[in-house]
Amino acid sequence: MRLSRSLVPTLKETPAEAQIASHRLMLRAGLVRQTSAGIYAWLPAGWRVLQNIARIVREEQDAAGAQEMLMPTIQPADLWRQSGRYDAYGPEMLRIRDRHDREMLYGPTNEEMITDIFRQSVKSYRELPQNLYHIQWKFRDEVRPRFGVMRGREFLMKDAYSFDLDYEGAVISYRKMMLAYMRTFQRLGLKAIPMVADTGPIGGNLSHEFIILAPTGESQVYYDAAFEQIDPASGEFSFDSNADLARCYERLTTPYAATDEKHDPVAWEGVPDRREGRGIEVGHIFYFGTKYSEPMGLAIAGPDGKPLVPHMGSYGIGVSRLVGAIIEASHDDAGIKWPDSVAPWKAALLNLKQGDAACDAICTDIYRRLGNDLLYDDREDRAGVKFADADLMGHPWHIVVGPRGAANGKVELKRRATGERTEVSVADALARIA
RNA sequence: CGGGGCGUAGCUCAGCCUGGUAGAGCACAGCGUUUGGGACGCUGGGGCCGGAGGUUCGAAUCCUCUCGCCCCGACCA
Repeated sequence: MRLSRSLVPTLKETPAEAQIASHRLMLRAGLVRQTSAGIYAWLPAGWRVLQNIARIVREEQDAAGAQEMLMPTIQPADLWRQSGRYDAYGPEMLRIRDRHDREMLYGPTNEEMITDIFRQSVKSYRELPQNLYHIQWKFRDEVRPRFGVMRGREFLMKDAYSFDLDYEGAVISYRKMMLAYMRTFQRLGLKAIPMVADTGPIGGNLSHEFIILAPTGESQVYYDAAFEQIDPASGEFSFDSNADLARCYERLTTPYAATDEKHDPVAWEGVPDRREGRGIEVGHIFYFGTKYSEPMGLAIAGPDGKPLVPHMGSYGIGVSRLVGAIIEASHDDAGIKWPDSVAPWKAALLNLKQGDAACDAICTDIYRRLGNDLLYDDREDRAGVKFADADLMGHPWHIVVGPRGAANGKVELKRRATGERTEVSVADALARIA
C-alpha cells in the first residue's frame, strides 16, 4: 500500500484518554479509533493485525480438528431462558427489543445457541465427538471499560464448543484445545502459561486461563520457572495421539502456576524456582459437563439405544484483546515492535527523497515486487518523520532508500525488533524479508 | 456501582478563580528556504467553548440540570 493513499492517521502526541502503553500506541499508530466507551473502529492497519491474529487462531483450531462456522451476534432471549442464564447474567448483558417487542440480546457468548443448533441436527453417538467454533464479535456491557481494546465492551472472540459422549472424551477434547492454544500463542510471539482458573459465569469444574506475562497485566501471577523451557510447538505432540495429549497436558499442568485468586501460599513454598509477575488473560478453557446439554434437552441415541447427554466444554480466545496484549509484550519508547506473524505489513519502504531519480527507481521496483505486503512511505515528508512513523507503527523490517546508498544500488535494511541495520543490495533486502 | 476528574480547532493544552468580540504549539493549505532521525520563515483556512435552561446590558467564564469521556476501587474473554 502507498501511505500517501492510506488512512493510517498516526499521532505525534498521545490522546489524553490513553493510559497504558498498548492503548497509547494503538491510537498513535493509527490502528483504532474509539467511537464510544469500550467500542472501537478498526482502521486499515489495525484491521490487518486483527485478521492476521484470527488467521493463526483459525489455522490452529482447524489443525486440532475443530470446525469453523459463524453464529449471529443477536440472539433470542428464549434460548437463554432455557439454560437459566437470562436472569443469572445480569446487567453485563446488553438486552434489546425488536420492532415486535421480542426480547433479544447481543451475545456475550454462545453456549446456548450452539447447544440449540447441535440438538436440532445431531441424533446419534456415532456423530460424536465434535468441536465447533466461530470468530465473532461479542458484547459485554462492562461497568468500566478500560485499557483500550484489552477491556472493551465490544470485542472479537474465538469461541469453540466441544461435544463428547462422556467425561473421558471431554477430557481429550479439552487437552486438544490446550495444545492448540499453546501453539497459537507461540505463533503470535507470546509466552503463554496455563493457570488453574475460576470458572465464573460459564460454570463447570475444570478450567485453565492462558496468561501472558506483561508488566502492565491486570492480575498478579505466580509460576514455576519451568514454564520458560516448555516448547509446545516442537512437533513433539500430536493431536491424534491420546498418549501425546496426556503427556502434553501433564507437562503443562504439573509445574505450579496460579493467578492471585487461586494462589496457594503453602504449595508455593514448595516450588523450586519461583517467579512472580503481572499477567494478561488471553484465553480461557472450560469443561462443564452437562450444564447446558441437560437443561436444554440435548440428548442423542447412545450405543444401547438409550438417550445420552453429551458432555461439553467451551474454549475462548480474546482475538481483539490479543492485539493489545501483543503490544504490551512487545514495544519500546519509540513504538510497537510487531512479531512477523501479525504485523500489518511485512515491511515499510521509506523513500527518503521523493523525486530523486535513483531513490524513486529503487522504490518503484521494490514496491512492484512486494505490493500489498509492503507499506510504501511515499509521502512528501522529511526523513525524520518517516523514521519516526515507521518505528511507531512497528513494521518488522524497514527498507530505507536514501540518495547516499541509492546511487550505487544499496538500501539500508533495519530490523525493528533488534534495531540492527545493514546496508545491502535490493536483491539481498528482498531475500531477507521473504 | 461507589469515589475523584475532565469536556475550548484534527491532537496536546491555556483562558474560567476576578463575566466584556476565541488563544498557543503541533497538524492542515499556499509560497520560499531546507532535506538520513518528528526543519525554518511568511501567509491562510479551521470553533454554536459537549448540550439545555437560568442569572446578567453582556456568559467559555457564575448557577441548575443533562449527556459524554477518563482515572481509582469492587467485577470480567
